[in-house]
Amino acid sequence: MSVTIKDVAKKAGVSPSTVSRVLSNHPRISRETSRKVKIILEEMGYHPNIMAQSLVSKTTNSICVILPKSAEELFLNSFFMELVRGIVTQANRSGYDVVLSSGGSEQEEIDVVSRLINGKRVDGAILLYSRKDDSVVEFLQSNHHPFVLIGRSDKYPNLLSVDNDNVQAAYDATKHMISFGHKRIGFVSGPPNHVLSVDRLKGYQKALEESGIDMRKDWIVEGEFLQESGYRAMSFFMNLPERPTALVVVDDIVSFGVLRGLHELGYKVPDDLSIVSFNNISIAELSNPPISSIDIGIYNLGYTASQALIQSIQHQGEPQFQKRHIIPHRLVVRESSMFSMVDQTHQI
Amino acid sequence: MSVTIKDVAKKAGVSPSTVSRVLSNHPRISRETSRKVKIILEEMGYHPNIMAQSLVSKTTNSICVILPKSAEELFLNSFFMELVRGIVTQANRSGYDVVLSSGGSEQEEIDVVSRLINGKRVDGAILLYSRKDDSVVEFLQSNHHPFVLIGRSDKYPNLLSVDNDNVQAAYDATKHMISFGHKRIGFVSGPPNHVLSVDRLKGYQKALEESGIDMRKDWIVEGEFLQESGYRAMSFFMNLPERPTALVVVDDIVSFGVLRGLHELGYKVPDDLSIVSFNNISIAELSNPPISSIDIGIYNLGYTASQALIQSIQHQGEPQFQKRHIIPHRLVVRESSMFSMVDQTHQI
DNA sequence: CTTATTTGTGCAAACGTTTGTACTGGCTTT
DNA sequence: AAAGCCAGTACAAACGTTTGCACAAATAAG
Repeated sequence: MSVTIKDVAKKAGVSPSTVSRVLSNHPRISRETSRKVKIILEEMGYHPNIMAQSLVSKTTNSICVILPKSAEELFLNSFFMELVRGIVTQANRSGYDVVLSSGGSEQEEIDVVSRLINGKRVDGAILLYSRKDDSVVEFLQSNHHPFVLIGRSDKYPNLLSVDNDNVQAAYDATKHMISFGHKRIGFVSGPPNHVLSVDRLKGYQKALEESGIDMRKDWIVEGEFLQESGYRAMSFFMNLPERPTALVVVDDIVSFGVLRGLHELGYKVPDDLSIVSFNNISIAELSNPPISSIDIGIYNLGYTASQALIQSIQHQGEPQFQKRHIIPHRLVVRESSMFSMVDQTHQI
Repeated sequence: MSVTIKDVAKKAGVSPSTVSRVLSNHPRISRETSRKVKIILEEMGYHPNIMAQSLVSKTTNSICVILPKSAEELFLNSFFMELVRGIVTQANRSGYDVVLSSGGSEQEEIDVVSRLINGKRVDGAILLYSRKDDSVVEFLQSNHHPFVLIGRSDKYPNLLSVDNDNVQAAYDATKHMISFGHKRIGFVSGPPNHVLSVDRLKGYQKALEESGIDMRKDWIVEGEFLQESGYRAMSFFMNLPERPTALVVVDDIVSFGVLRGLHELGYKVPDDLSIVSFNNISIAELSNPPISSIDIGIYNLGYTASQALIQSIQHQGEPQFQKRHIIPHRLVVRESSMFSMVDQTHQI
């Protein structure tokens, strides 16, 4: 069917090995032969059979990413896509392909990773680490397979991983509010079993302390990474006898819920309540008003994860370089936390 | 390093071929041998080397998807993710892996597809077809490689493809408006070189005609699939001496722009202007107010595309089954097109 | 002018499978 | 009891590469 190295060799009147060496620019091939073979290569439209190459080289030049399927993560759609874009771009740039797989149950995830890695279809894996416990991590680790975590794990602190400094990020977000004169600042958190929620809460607390504002436990509410959680948090806060003037919200989607609720009740943002949240996914900009958000560099997370993984694949056994990569974040200020002229007069 | 079929054979005291046949449940293997070998297989933790299998079977059990990178498509983030989810889920269900690649330029796209397909790393490809001309299609077609289009192409009408009935969808959306009593209905379109824009415009016209409303050319504006386009369209319409009371908008993102503009100018939706759009991506629900939208079954598009492609791979040469697959759509009515009680009184 | 070295190429094994063919022994059939 | 058959297994070739080694010719060194 398709043209092999042997076909080329025959037509060029050389041996297959010579053709192979021409392809890899082996130094011991004469200028003349190289030129001749290359012409025929082109002429016949030769393409190396990647499978055959992999078989002998014992390396596949590809990595896999597991799509989390659990409902919980689904909302992260645009988040995940951005991540994948970063991963794929960097991987391709390094000559790697990316295999995407969808795990269902955790066991299924192990099966699929095991099939891909043990079956030598991929050289390593990238894991979205949100759960606190993860048997997939357990599996990969105990079999010494190269992999990288996007996120952080308290349980396995020494894994190769890429993450943000979420404590600092929340600190910055909170400081931002304080710098605008807010003293009554609430916090809408995510599920308490996510390292992410915990870290961001810490940063919030730190900023308050540092500014001599004492934290009020009743101004911290927990929820899911869902719009409804935001909605509920909003009504909780707005029904308090004493309300905060600003909210630090753990995720853009949750902010959406807050915003929607405020709108329904006729409150104005940022006049009645200022808001800042995290992730800066595309809807943060699109919302009404646009949400101030900490951009955590999602694309960059993916890009760096891929880079770290591939590096670790290519230098297996060697003393590891950097284990933990921290992606910088930055606050993107939009209307939801800005006082306009009009608002200022209102305040007075 | 890892355990091969030969290792198992040796330990079991049989030949490699026997082990292979045990694995494939060959009928001529005795119950006894099968049992014995299977135990050793398990014991040694055998995993077939997928590359080696591919080499001999000349089939890879994987397909590829090309990530469009052009800025134009970027906004579709959550759209694309949903598609990919459908593709991956179905593919995995059929025992196929999905390789994701990112094209940059069109030429780069061809290079990457060529490397993957000619290099026998994948058996076929799924293409997001938005452009009117596409050299990637040209390439795949002339080399008789299996592939499927998500979208429609006038230029190549006989390709395997998965699409919506966009004319009907727009017809339904427009009829929806008409059924609410609207007679002055504008249309915000996308780029005119997208089949999608054209089709939806057609459906809009058809619905108007059928209801005896004559279409006003000046109530049709073209734009990009971007928020700004919506914003501009909105100011155009609101500055007209005679304004429409409803808008059919080609895409949810564009609707977002419209909504934002209306909000800024102090107009109310749906009171001052009713809105319905297309795709029903997650933000349609999250927006303020939530947008009525035609759900085009994005996940289903991906799922079906994968299914069609794999079927065509597995039955190459045979008379093709269905060439064109149409995914059903449905209107999801939300606030942006509903008159509330309050609004009704306002109208009077 | 030998001998050592370099340069260029081919041979064959190896990677881990699958599969067509051939062989063996036991069983049926007449 | 000889012939035929079938179940069960092994052998070896093949898939398309890469690569260590051997070898020949050309060149350099002594």
